[in-house]
Amino acid sequence: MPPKPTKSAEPGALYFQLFNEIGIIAQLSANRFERVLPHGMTLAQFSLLNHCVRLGDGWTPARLAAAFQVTRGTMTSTLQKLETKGFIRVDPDPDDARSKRVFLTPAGKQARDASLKALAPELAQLPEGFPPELAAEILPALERLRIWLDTHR
Amino acid sequence: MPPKPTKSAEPGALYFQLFNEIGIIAQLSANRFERVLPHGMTLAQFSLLNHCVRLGDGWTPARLAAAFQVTRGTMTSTLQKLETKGFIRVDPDPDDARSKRVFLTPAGKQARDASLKALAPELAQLPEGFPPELAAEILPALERLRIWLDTHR
DNA sequence: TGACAATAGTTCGATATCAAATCATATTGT
DNA sequence: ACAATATGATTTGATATCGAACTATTGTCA
Repeated sequence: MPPKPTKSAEPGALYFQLFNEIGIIAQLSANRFERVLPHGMTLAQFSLLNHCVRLGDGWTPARLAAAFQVTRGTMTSTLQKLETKGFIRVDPDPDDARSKRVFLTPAGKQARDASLKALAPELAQLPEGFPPELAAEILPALERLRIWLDTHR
Repeated sequence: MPPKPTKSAEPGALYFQLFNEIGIIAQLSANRFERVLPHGMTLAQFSLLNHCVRLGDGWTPARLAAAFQVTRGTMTSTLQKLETKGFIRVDPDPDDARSKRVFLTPAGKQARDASLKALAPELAQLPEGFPPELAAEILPALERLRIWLDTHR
């Protein structure tokens, strides 16, 4: 008789479960963070400020959209919100008249620091339930999955 | 001199990275799936049908909202969409006049099966880039994180 | 060089989600 | 028994995101 196929009863059930957990965590965490972020910032807005502090600014909107995997339209909106709040400055790109460059303002740096302070209590109680070692352990796998989803679209 | 604290330079950077990856994966995967789902179903709608097939139906909206970690308002909306499409039936709860009970219709079961079929090609190419063993390996950690976030709100 | 394709950014309409308020029914405590 | 509180579902208003269409600029290649 043919060998019994392993777990073919529910094809993809494992992956469904994976994406389901990931989706729920994304929603819960975003919500949690946005409840305490100052200046009514969304997680996307803070993430952008944080990105510019950690990796330097001067990025184009298109690069930022790619980095965060959102549409360019969404990035336009996010940047406009941040510019209105005075946290970034958007200059024309000297080398490409189609493009722009995004720079942090001093107020933007301050807002990022204030966000970190506001998020600290949330993060502080996290290690009890979810130790950093565990986070570090699964992070490479998540990166791998993200990159694969990104490239194979 | 005091012992040098380990990696205190960027507090929470690890967790930020974790939630960032998770957020991006959630968005990419939801998008991907919704592009191929039949009947214009969202991932939330399919997930609900799938949940009822795998764990049985007769749940109350409140239980479903808790299971998927969305607000009851959101669940009301999702259920109305599915009911309009004829995929579920929502009956009054005989034991509690405030509550309701959600049941799959035959059309709902068919829609769920059709969804699985439509998603199969997507899932089929996934194991190349992200083997199921890896998914199984990180799933417990994700569950733990989700449960912690759920209980400590 | 000149047409065609690719890329950057924006705008528009649709929609899924959230928070908060509301109404109806259950449960609890005194 | 009844008032106070909790719970279930819905509605409303706000908003972040998506996809698609559009304009302007750059790149390509014949």
